[in-house]
Amino acid sequence: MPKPSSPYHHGDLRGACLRAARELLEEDGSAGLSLRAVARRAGVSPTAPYRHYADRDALLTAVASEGYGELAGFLAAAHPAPAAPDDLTAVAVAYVRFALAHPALFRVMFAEPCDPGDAERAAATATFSAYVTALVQNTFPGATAPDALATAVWALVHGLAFLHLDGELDATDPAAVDARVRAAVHAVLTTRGQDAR
Amino acid sequence: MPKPSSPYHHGDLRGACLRAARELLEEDGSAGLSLRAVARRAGVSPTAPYRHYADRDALLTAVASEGYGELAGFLAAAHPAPAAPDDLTAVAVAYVRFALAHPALFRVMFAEPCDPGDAERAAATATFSAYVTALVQNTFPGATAPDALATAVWALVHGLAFLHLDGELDATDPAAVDARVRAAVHAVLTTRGQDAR
DNA sequence: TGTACATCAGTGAACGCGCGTTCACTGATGTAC
DNA sequence: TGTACATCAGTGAACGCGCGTTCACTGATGTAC
Repeated sequence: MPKPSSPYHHGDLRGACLRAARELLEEDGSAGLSLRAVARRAGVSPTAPYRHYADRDALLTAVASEGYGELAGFLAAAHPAPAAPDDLTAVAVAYVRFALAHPALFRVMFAEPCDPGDAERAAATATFSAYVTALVQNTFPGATAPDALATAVWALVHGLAFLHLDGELDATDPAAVDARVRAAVHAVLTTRGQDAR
Repeated sequence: MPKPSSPYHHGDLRGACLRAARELLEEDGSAGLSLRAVARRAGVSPTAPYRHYADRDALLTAVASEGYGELAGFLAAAHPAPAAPDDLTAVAVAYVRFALAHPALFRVMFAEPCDPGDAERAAATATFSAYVTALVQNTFPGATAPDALATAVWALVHGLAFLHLDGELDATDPAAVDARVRAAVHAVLTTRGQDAR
């Protein structure tokens, strides 16, 4: 049990920076997320974070990775073992809810700035992508093109999330958002285009 | 015919700012888009743009509105009178191509910063939204829930655009991107969920 | 148990930067008579 | 056609800001003997 307000040697500055970053994100959006602000919030000198993060991008990447984990957990909680199209709808609703509950985090997770080559981020997105593919395979075992369908499902919910986040679709009423997501997923799965061809 | 390098009284500084902003966007991404940079590029003092734009946000909004118009034109050019599911696929491909051709513009168009209440932007997005709805109604005249389907289609292509833009889907090969978009749209329109219920 | 020392985490002053915006101004334009 | 004047577009100096990052440093910790 460390003293609550010990000076010097913070104890877990790495974690504290992460937490501070998350708080700033919730309060000020991604714009307010500077290394200096994080240090300030963690009660530490502006340069202390450099002991734990190479630079600003490194912090952002860590935040994004954490976000991926949380999103995966949140979706899993929405339906532990999705096996039917309706289960998939529940997961879709959860995806959009997560985005609207943590808008700035979501932007950090899916925004260009973090360099695409980063290993940590690449691993996190790969895991996530695999989750979506498995999800679609379980809910549509007989699909002709499972990979394409997985991509489409991800894109669909991702698009719904961002259209709400960016104000193209009205996000003021959470219940209405849920309904819209359900309706969109349902519409897409029951509309038949011309076959084969 | 105005002199090419007339000093003072630019002639069309408003338009020049817009053009400069677009160039900066293509070159440096949205990060490089400052009022000062725009003024610099337009060959004018840092404060001259204030004659034509109330502030930075006003410029951004103008750029975004222009973008909406161009996107609409680009989609219309992809298929002037879409009337079948396959035509819709062509438009979907065009949407993603536009995003990848003008990544920073696309982000400005669909990013939070511009205040959601702005009339010009609201009008532009409403027009666009109506276009998508009409598009879906023409390609799926018998759809049960045309509005929901329109939302879903927009979300699908929007999601595909951003997943490519943000590196979640590999965008290095344009032909592969086109194919992926086509496959995703096709997969979604030929997969049947459980009906009614 | 006690001391010497290497290691490590955090400090604080300083750098140079570009930004948005304000202000009082001045040069060019066009209109009224 | 010529002059007086109002209007407008652009200037340039200045403000205060917060940022990322560097550097040489110092205080705390833990290990070896």
